[in-house]
Amino acid sequence: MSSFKETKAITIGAVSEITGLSERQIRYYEDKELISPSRTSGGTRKYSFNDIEKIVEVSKKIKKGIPTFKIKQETTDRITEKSQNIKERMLMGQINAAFKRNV
Amino acid sequence: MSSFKETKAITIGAVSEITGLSERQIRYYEDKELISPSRTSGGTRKYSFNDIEKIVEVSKKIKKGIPTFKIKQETTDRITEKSQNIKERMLMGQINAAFKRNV
DNA sequence: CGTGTAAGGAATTCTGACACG
DNA sequence: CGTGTAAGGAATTCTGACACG
Repeated sequence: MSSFKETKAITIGAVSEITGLSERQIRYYEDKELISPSRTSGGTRKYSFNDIEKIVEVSKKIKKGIPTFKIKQETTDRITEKSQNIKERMLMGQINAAFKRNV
Repeated sequence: MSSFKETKAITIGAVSEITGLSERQIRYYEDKELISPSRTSGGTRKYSFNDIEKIVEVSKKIKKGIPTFKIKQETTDRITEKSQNIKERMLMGQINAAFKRNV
């Protein structure tokens, strides 16, 4: 989970080189809240390899004509699904516990 | 082999933050040829996560009192061992091939 | 030998804005 | 809407050197 893939240490210049996207595009995605790099104390953006993967996916979707708010929505939906799963699992846990108590 | 771990994209500032070592130390290791980051066209050093791991190991050895030339030697030896293994494997391959031919 | 530091310069990044469509 | 660009400033990094031990 928290391996190097999640470590935010890459500057926008390197991300631009790796992805082939312009720095403008990468900053724009952040503006639209599709990615959230961390910052150094000086304000320089730092990205993780996970961020880079997200950026590539986002750019593909944009190329397909999907507007940024839709892309953001998809990500949010995905998170909501996860939360839902967690809720469900917690509920199941409670049910199981209650069941065992009554056996 | 060539995953993100090998991707040289991290600036010295981030490496310093991650490892807790000073930029001076990190540059010194390069001077002693213990690591070899790539460079941007402008000359800025770019490290990979593998480089970072190496840097940490190197600093530990230095802390133990091992001189840099010894550390470099160890790395070179390791590479030599690998080459040796490859040579051996190639030799075995030839032997096996020759054996099959004669069966 | 390994590392700190001040020095001056160059490369990198930042923001807000204007432009196009 | 998504992206290019020129603008001015600030943060980051670079090298070579002096210092200590």
